[in-house]
Amino acid sequence: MTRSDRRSELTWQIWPVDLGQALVAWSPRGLCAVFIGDDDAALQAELARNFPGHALRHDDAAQPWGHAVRAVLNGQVGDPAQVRDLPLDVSGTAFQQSVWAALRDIPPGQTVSYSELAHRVGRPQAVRAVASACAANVLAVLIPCHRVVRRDGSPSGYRWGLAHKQALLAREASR
DNA sequence: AAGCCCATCCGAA
DNA sequence: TTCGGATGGGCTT
Repeated sequence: MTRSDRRSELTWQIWPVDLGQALVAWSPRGLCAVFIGDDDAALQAELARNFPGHALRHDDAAQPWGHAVRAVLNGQVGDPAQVRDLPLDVSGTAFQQSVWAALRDIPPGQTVSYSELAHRVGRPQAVRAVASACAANVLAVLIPCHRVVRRDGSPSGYRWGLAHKQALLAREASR
């Protein structure tokens, strides 16, 4: 994992959400990770695996963005602009950042192919690289990589399980 | 510096 | 329907 890291301390909470359990982690600068799953211990392990060398602290205190993030995870936010106001702190290459930024412009209920996304980022040839960047996303739902599917419509893959991806798409399609 | 992996896509058979 | 080639970025060695 590439990092221009200052090994800052990360704080985390686990919430029950519609899809199961969500682990949310943040630094002083903003949200660093949103993982979804079923098993709390597994989520904690995933966090440790993704942020080696960081001190990790559990803290259940309410956060200023808590309500908004919960609403996004539960599919109650339809406007990408609202999600855009959340403080994020994700590290990645310039290419990854540009892909993630483009993802955040896709509204719920819409899907996009990997090649279309490549065009939007100005690298029409870099289709597979775009897929890699999607796969490297650590902010589930907040950065909506689940809205990217193959050109023929098949769902492709999802870091947190294809079932979750399809559940998210089904939820957003009906509105 | 080189090789390997990959959540792609398209055309040919 | 399967198959293989082109393809770019990221990670490991």
